[in-house]
Amino acid sequence: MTIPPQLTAKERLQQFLMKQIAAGELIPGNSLPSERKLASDFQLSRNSVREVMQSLQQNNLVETTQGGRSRCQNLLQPHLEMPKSVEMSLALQLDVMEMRAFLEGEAAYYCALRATDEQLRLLKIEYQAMQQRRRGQSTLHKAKADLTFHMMIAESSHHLLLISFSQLFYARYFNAIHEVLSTTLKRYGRYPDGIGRQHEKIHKAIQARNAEQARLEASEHILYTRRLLEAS
Amino acid sequence: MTIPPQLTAKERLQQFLMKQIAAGELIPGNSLPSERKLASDFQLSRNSVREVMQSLQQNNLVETTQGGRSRCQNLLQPHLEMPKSVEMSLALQLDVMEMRAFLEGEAAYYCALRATDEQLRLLKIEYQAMQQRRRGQSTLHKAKADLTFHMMIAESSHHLLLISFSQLFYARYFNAIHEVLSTTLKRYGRYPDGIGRQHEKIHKAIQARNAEQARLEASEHILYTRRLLEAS
DNA sequence: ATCGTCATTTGGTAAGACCAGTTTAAGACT
DNA sequence: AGTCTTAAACTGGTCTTACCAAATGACGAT
Repeated sequence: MTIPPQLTAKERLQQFLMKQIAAGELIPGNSLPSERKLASDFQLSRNSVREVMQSLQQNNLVETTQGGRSRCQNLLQPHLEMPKSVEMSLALQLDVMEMRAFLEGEAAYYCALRATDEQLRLLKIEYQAMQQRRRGQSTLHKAKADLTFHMMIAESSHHLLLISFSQLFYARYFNAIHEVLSTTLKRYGRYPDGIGRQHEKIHKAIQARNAEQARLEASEHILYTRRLLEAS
Repeated sequence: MTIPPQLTAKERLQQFLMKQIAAGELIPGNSLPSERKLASDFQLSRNSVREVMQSLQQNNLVETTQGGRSRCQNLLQPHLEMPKSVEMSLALQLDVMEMRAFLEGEAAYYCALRATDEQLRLLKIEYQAMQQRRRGQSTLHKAKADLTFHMMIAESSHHLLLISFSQLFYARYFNAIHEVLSTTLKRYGRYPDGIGRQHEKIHKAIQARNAEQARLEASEHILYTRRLLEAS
């Protein structure tokens, strides 16, 4: 029986960081621990840590700038370009919402399944703050807060591809989502009551770690908004 | 008119090494200047040099081992696998020789065109030493000396792909070449006179920097040997 | 020509220092 | 409460010196 050779500290650091990335623990756009901290944690010199970081950079996993913090890259970014020139027809807006139903359903499912206790705690705080802030906010602010909440769920899902795709998807279609909200507000004169309650249901299912329920509520939430839009 | 930004010393080192490789100045298998020497030459710290070297390693241009010297890699090595299992028939041996005629013709051409004075000087020394050594040598030694001479020509051609391909080609087909020589010696009882003179003609054309003539002589040399083999 | 030994050279890593760029915290102001 | 300015702190980039482990080369003996 062959015994795998002992890894050097550099190899262990490389493996650790790559595993963190693969496990969705390091969110694209977020910073990594500093070189000095990793050096201390792994009993390495900063130069050795830098060599590992450079390797990750060259594999497009990480980007660094002098003085700024090293950041995790979105792995899909170089390979997936959302279509730009297509006009935002109603049909396309409905398509976007169907995609959201899928994305946010899955995000809620995995968030309920995998989020750490700390992540759930932060999610609760964000949800409560969002409730407080809802009064008196513009449409744009409401759309942004909504998106922040859903991105936070995605980022707590520990699902690398889900997180990566969601980031690109929302970066591209945020305007479409904002338009949908504006259209809905214009038609009903106010935020439809159902939506507030739906957010609450999603949040409750996640906090209760009920994965199937969270998926259902999140998906239903978007599909409900889709029906409102279709009826316009 | 846009002025290209000033390169950092690290970028200059990287560019310098990559240009050396591309220009066939760094022969696959040969060592690179040491880290300490490059650091001194480019006014960089060894750590900065190491970062550049690591980048080249990761791009499969260079390989290093502790204590050993950094070496240039054969760029074709990972992409080109000579067929292994095919039996060395006479037909294949003739094919190998036709390939040699092309390779060594081109190598002689570019060597005559591009070899530095120093390279020509070393080539003359090797040729003269080869003449001296020819007496009393075994077939294997003669085949090796012949190969060394032709590889030296290739390595002085400053043609990266020619050098790379020649290395892989000869590593693979050395036995076939050796067999050809054995067969020829067996048939004629001795090295055919023409071959010695042909080497001389090749060498003279190269030293005279007559590229077209060098190509002709080198190609003819192999085709002549091919005819001898075919007549077996 | 080959082998063993030893000195030298080489790559690998560590520790500390300094520089340049970015980020954050604190205080003032509105 | 929000914004702006400034200074401190933190970060990445590079350097210097030192030491360790592995490979290479020179030299002498056989």
